[in-house]
Amino acid sequence: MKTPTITDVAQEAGVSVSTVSRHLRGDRVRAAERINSAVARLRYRPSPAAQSLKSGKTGAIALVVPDITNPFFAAVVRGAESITVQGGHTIFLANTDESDDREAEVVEDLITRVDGMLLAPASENNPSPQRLADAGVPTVLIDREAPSTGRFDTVLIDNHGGARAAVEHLLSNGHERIATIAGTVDSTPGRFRLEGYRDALAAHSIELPPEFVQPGGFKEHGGYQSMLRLLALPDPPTAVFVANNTMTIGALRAIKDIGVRVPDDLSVVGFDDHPFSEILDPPLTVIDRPMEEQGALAMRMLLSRMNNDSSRISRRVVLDVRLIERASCGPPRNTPMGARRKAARI
Amino acid sequence: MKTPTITDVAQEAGVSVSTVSRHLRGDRVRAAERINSAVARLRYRPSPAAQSLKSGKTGAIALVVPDITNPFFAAVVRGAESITVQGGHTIFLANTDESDDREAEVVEDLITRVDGMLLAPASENNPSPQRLADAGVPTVLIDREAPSTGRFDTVLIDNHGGARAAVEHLLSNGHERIATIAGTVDSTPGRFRLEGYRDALAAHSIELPPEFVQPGGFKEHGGYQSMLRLLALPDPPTAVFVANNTMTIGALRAIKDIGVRVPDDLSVVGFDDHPFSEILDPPLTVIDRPMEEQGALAMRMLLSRMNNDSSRISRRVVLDVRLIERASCGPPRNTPMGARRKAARI
DNA sequence: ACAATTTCTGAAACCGTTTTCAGACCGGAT
DNA sequence: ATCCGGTCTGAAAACGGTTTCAGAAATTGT
Repeated sequence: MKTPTITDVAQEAGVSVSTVSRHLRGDRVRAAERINSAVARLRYRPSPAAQSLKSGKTGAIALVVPDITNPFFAAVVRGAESITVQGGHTIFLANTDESDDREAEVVEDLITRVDGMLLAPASENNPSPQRLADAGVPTVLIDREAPSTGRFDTVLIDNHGGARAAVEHLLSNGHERIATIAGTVDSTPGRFRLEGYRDALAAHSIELPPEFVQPGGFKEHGGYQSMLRLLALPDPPTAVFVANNTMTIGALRAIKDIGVRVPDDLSVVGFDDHPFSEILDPPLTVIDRPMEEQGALAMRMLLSRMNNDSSRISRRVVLDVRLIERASCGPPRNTPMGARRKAARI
Repeated sequence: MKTPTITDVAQEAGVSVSTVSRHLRGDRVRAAERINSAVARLRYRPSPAAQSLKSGKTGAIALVVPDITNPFFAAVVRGAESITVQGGHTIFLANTDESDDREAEVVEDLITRVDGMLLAPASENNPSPQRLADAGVPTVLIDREAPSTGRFDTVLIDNHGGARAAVEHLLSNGHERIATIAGTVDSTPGRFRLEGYRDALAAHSIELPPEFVQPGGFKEHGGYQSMLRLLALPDPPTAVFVANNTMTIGALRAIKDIGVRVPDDLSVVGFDDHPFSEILDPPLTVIDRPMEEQGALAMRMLLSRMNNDSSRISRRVVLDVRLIERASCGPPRNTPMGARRKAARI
């Protein structure tokens, strides 16, 4: 019932605690056999509390994400966790609910309990990374940067390129009236995906009314409302690029409610793939990225940063994305501009 | 740079460490003001390691799930986490990949680091719960029982009733040739959902060939293969009950590949709702359950178990499920039995 | 102003490890 | 038999808090 301590083991094996400790750390020791059997008999496990008090290391790593319910972050957690298995670290997980305040609390609590942290900040002007740097906690940022507070190790994806590829794909299908449902602009993915969208259009000298950029806040409800507004426009778009997975669900729900047909009436490209994307009708064309790999890589970087003393210069790695072409995009139709283009082609 | 200790604070405030400690724990103390400002100036945070070494409490709770990537478990984590926020506990998260061996390792590691554990065991004949009981760690089981090892606090859902409701719904649509894609039978949900399916059919004196129960192992790939096999049967079912969310994705993919139409050629009911279910074509009829609530309730039970000394008798709570009727079910057609039933009705 | 209470305080012990240090033990060489 | 170098060992001192205990200071009553 009572947990055995190293003293119990020492007594049982007839040696001193120091000897037991040394044996457990790997030193050669005469009583090795007796100690082993004492450990087994008592089912002794060293107390992590005592160990970390002595060593200053906790053996734990924190993983702080905005929303574990988002499949992307779930995948990141999984990827990070798979790496940690070998390293002998355990993972603290915390949700911030996309709130800077909540994140500050959570980070403050975790800061004393871990040797390192993987953090996907709620927003870009967020004090947490700076706080971690001050406290000397090795940190790797995931998916979102902290430009306001110096440089950190960061694992990003090519948001700009992905958005651009999505829009190029729509352009190559003959669309010009391309709208976007954008995420929160004070987050890295939101900002760059919007820029990618704009740059792609600019490269083709296409100018569009400001209503063609709808704020969706990265939430399903925002995606729903935004799509409703787009479809209610007097001169609606023929194609939409939706900047993340949850907004896409909302957008598709709006499309279904209104009765618009995809891709006949409207072409759609989403960001982030999902097992469901393939079985939608029509299957959804998306920008895909290596999600688990993003988590795994971040964890590897953190581990190496925790070993090699932290003096190294910070690394910023950007993972490639790719377009998965399915059936949610086709040529424009039933709109003045689409018709005009079509006519021009004949 | 160096983390301040309570001694530093004492020095800074001109009192003894005991006084600082007492003040921090809430005692009335004369130097309260000076201590507060010293704490603020130094940004002092007590060391959790030292605290738990002294108190024997860790302030942490473990949450062990088979697959964080499954939306159900993600929701459970979120629900549990939301409760924990007030309680001042932090969460250790671990994935077992549905493996008993991995679970044993993980539990063994966590057992010394936490005050309590929320566990969704990989299988029913799994030694972990027993191990936790032996070690005196308060434990609440989620979604899966451990019948082999005495009784534990457990938060289940009405798997049997849910499966039965699904099948009854199909029966009431006129189906008789109802198949199921079942999960692993050595897990609680797998077992009870299969029983519910069987009991519903038995209640209507319907006997079906054994191939109508296909093992899908709770995995997407298993769902895909199972559906393929069902559709290849010489006399295929007119309706299928799929016993969990991931298998449903696989099953729908198979349906799409083959070109079968839902619900015209085949009716489908899934288990567990998902935002995507509503935007499928047709929208999917499912058995829904309160997922976050399941996690939150488990956490509440754990916390109360950790406070009230653990002598209380164990509780086993079963949450209700409900059928969400969408458009993936209709009357049978194009099959001998379906035709016969139809004829009989006229 | 003094004794009897009550409230606050600091020194010290303790939680379970790791690590330093001095000394015990071992085998081999003289 | 003695001495030497090298291994192995146990006692003790940390690590950073909390808690007990005895005594000092403050408060109260007369």
